[in-house]
Amino acid sequence: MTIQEPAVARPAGRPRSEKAEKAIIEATLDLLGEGMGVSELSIEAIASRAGVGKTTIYRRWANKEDLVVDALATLKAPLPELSGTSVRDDLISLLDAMRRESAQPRSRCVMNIAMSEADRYPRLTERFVKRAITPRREAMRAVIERGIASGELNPDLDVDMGMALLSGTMLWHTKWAPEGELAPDLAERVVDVVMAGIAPRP
Amino acid sequence: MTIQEPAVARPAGRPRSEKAEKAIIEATLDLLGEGMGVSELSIEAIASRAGVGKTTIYRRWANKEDLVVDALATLKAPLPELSGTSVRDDLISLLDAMRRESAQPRSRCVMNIAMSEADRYPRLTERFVKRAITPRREAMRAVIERGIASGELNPDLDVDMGMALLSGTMLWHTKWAPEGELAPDLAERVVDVVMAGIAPRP
DNA sequence: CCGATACGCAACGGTCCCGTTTCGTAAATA
DNA sequence: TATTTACGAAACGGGACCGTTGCGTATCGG
Repeated sequence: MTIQEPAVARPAGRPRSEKAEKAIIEATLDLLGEGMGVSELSIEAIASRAGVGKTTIYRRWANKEDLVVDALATLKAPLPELSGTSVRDDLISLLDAMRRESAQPRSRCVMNIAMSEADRYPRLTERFVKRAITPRREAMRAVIERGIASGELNPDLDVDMGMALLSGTMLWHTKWAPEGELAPDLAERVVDVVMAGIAPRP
Repeated sequence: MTIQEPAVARPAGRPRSEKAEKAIIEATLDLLGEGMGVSELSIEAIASRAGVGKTTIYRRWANKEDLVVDALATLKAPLPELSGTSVRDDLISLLDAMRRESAQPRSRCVMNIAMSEADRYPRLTERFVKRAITPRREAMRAVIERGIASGELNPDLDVDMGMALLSGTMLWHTKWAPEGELAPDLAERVVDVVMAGIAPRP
């Protein structure tokens, strides 16, 4: 008996290039980030951009959708750390993370895909939602529920409605903002007006 | 001098078929409504669906974008009549119109196009915004300003922020609602919670 | 060194769509 | 009737990608 091989015995032959794999995924994200829709994305364009043969792509992914799913999965989703001092501060942190992400072309286009190509690519959307949307949704839900329990929020508030108010308002700004960046204090202003409401405070 | 011809003298030859024109536009809207993006929309598919030769399309429109622009322009935008009794009622009317439109596949897909293909088709988006978005935006703006003036809304309210709150919350619901229809009283609930805010009322 | 596998590259046949042209027919005016 | 234009259908040459294959080279284990 000799020294153990690594847990998984490497098959004979030249190993696959990790560099090529990364280049392919980077090229995919680049093209998507430049505003290309999934349906317009071509394997040949990805291969060309990545400096790679088509063979190298087809050897790893069976179809375009699988590739895009893997590419989107590499977009890390580091949720902002929440201070936990006040519900208002935590909500501002969550919304400000949305604002910062909306400035990155890659995140922007991914959001577009998730929102408008959901019908055509259900698997893709499902995986993206599970990875990127759900954690944020649950984080916000936890903060709101904490606020209700602590008396910082209205005890009669419907949690889903509260999430729609906060997230929807931010989404609206990212979509229809006049071309430029969003105001740095946007998250704070949104949270304050959502909490106070638009009716006059007596 | 003889009897006057119709104001515009009809040129000799067979006149263009209005029926074909309508069929082409209907086919275009159908295909878009079935979830097809503008870039995937092909003239051949439109011609086939409309039961028309490609020639008949190219004779009328120079390119796909012109056709889509004309097709979208036929989607009427009848703003809801506002009772004017209270700002709350008028806001509910406006938001409920959004809810009803979001149930129509054609309107849904048009919204998708406007939101996610805006970069690729600026002319199309510009015209669509001018025709469909701006009138609604201005109607809501007028209601909010009236509310501020009458004391029904907070005098310190930023009008654009108020519009983002109301429209964004509705948009969020239409996008992420669990597959089915939206609750019939959604508009009313949204307006009430936006007005009251989510903080506890003392 | 040898066999095995991956690599980039180029070429393949096939499909879809492009925008144009041709053809025989239909519908209007003069 | 003669002329003019529009119509649907079909075919064209051309381009973009598809997914596959063959080629010569590179890189691994044995």
